[in-house]
Amino acid sequence: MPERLTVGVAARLSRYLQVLTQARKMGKERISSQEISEYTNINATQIRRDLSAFGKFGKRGVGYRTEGLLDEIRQILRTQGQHNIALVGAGRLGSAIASSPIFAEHGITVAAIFEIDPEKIGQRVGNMPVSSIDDMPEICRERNIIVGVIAVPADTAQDAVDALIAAGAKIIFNYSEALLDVPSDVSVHTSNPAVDLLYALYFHLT
Amino acid sequence: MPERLTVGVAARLSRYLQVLTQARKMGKERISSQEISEYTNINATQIRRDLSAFGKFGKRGVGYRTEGLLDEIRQILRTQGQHNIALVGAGRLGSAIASSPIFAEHGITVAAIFEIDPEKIGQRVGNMPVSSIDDMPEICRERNIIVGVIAVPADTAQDAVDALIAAGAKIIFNYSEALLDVPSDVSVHTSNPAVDLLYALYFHLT
DNA sequence: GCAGAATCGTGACGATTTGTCACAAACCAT
DNA sequence: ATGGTTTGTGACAAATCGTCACGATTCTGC
Repeated sequence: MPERLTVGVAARLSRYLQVLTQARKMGKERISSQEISEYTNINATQIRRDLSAFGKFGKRGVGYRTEGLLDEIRQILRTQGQHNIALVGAGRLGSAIASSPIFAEHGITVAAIFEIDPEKIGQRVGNMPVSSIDDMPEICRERNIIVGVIAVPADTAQDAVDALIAAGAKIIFNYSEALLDVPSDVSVHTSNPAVDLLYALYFHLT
Repeated sequence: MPERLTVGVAARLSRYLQVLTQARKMGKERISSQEISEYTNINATQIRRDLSAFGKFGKRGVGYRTEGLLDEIRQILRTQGQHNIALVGAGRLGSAIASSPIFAEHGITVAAIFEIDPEKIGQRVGNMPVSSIDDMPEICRERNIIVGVIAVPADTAQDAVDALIAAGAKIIFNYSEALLDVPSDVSVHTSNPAVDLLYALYFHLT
């Protein structure tokens, strides 16, 4: 059992987690390394090797119990607790994120929604009241938030990040098109569907 | 110059493309491998090596021209043309995607939006009329669409995928929580922000 | 014009990671 | 019991990546 996961292993375990979560929802009680391989395009032998490094989770001739394997991977990734995150931006994307059930099943709660636009402050988005950016430091500390999600246009993204960092955030998920400058102890994860698509297209074209 | 990019190289080139696009928008005319490294967490030497495998794009002592490098990478990834994609689902997430400017700057056009809900058919979302799923085969063939984006709830996702595939789609971007079954000549890219977040959290916790 | 700083391009090499084949052990269904 | 299935794991080759090093080139300041 490795002391600390390498980037590659952690990335693959996350993929397994994703597939297993979906599989459980579809009612699959058991799943084989071969099936996980088909959904993830990760070598089946590698999957078994990844998992067996932490214990013998499967049954020979049968496969893995979906539920059991989920718990094991959560334990390995140490993500069994509850995590509160803050969302900045109550527009279309922000609303979609706030009302998505996808976070809840992984123990993640959107615990605060912030906006700059005074018009939107006080409104409710997916059961959460929209707060002012000015209240961010207090709310984030109180709710123990270290993860911030940026769902604002590019021109206000840096302001949103600065506010989040001032309020104590250490992990930023950036759904804007802005390039964000942050201190070295803060990590930024930028998502760009268009680039992901170009990447996929490259491998499709023969 | 390699005949065909490996998965790793293509993935890194995509990251560079993403950062360069953002950098250009921020008005940066030049960028160094060191700067790209800071934004991507990819080794600066590796970045230079990746790029120099295709030509000498940089100027010693100066760095790379943002615009020029963008063009070169687009050429390497063969993504300079126009691509039409279809979107299924005109809910909050679908609307956010349809009206996002992020695709246009990479030559990607949301050329059709489909819905099952008859209420929404005929409405406009981000300048596009919402079409019925029944018209999918005709519209997709006519507009040469091979990429479909799923932005519907999990319970109708498989139906949406089946329709897209019947209409000729080969690449599916899945923003639902469903596990999708597709023929082997179709690739599925599932996005799960919650799992990405757990992955990021793992590396943050010491 | 020159010194110095910055940055690219590239060689070399070891460390790490991944892919692949193989096969025994365990499990299930009949 | 038998046969088919799937895990767990060893062994090893192949690919990838990180790192150090260093010359070549370009810009800046003086």
